[in-house]
Amino acid sequence: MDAWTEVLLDPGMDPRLDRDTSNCSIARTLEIVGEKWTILILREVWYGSSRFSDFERVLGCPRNLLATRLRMLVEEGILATETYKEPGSRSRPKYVITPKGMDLVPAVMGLLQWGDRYRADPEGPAVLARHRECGAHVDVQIRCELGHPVEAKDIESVPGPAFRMRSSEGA
Amino acid sequence: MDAWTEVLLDPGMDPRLDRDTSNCSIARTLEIVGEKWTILILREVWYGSSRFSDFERVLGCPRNLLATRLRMLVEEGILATETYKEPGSRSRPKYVITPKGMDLVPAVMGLLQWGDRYRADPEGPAVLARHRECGAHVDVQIRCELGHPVEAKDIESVPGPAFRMRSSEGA
DNA sequence: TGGCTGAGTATGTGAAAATAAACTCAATTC
DNA sequence: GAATTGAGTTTATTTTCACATACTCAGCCA
Repeated sequence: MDAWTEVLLDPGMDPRLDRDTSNCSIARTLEIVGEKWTILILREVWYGSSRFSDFERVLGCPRNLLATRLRMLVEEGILATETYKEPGSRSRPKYVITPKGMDLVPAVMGLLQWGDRYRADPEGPAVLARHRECGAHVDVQIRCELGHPVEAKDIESVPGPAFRMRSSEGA
Repeated sequence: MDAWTEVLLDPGMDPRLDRDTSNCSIARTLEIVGEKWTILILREVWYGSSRFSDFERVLGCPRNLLATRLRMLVEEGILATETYKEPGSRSRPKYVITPKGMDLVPAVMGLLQWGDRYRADPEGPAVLARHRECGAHVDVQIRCELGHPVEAKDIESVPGPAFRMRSSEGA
């Protein structure tokens, strides 16, 4: 039986289409990182940049947007501010990634990997990711709890504890 | 030695900041899937929807935007059109995911997983992903070629074959 | 022949986001 | 005390987005 069918209370209604999508985790993540520049800022943090002027220079993004995005990422706990002091200058803020920000790496690596496969220059990718310890190439994979590789087509999406139907009496 | 330093030809220049980011695979992927609604449409395809009216109903997205996004996804080879025929009605188009579209699943699951961890309702996620064969929960992981799990902090990003500096004579 | 349905297209308007460029501000050096 | 620098803020313009509604179009059915 199709997994969605398990929650089908009204036989005339398709639970896929009448479910409440307001608590979708994908949509909620996109609310935070789905705006223009946000993921590219994280890319640069991930590659080692931390200063306002660094982001501006490498991204070529408008200053006010950059300021807005950085403030939001700090508010969300994805980045944190610290200070740095260049000799002969006053202390200034810099941005570092938090563990919560690090947890976005699989999603960003997924985008990177797809782009490497389908949109790279003929000579290959601009940047390679490798394991710091052994130097081997790293990629993102889908696995089940038992550790076995899972192909995308073998994933089954089933209603979770917060599954709700839309505007009906629900579960 | 820091990997970026390996390509540092001009000692006064930081290769991270003066590199050409126009061939970044992350940015190129976002050019395609970074617009509003696009990833949510893919989510619905992934969950089993295929018809124009299904997307419209469950997403609540304006028809003209939906039509534009679907056309673009088909042009990019992420979706393909087929036809279906309801008894007593004429043939109509439907949208199915291609292998190229399936390869976006790791990226989307990365977003899902982050949202499940940091933005879920108190009772948990709305949707769970499990391995069709064994029923075990699936998630995305970063691994090196040797199959070992890799933590985000242990990933090193190094210049790849298409690495270029910006407006300088480059490698 | 006329109505119904699903899948769009066309149009117009208001809101939001992106961009560009000028301006501020505080410490630090000259 | 004037100039400099990094890190922003402010303001104005342009572009895109969102939303609602109306319209089209092709076949099926009565």
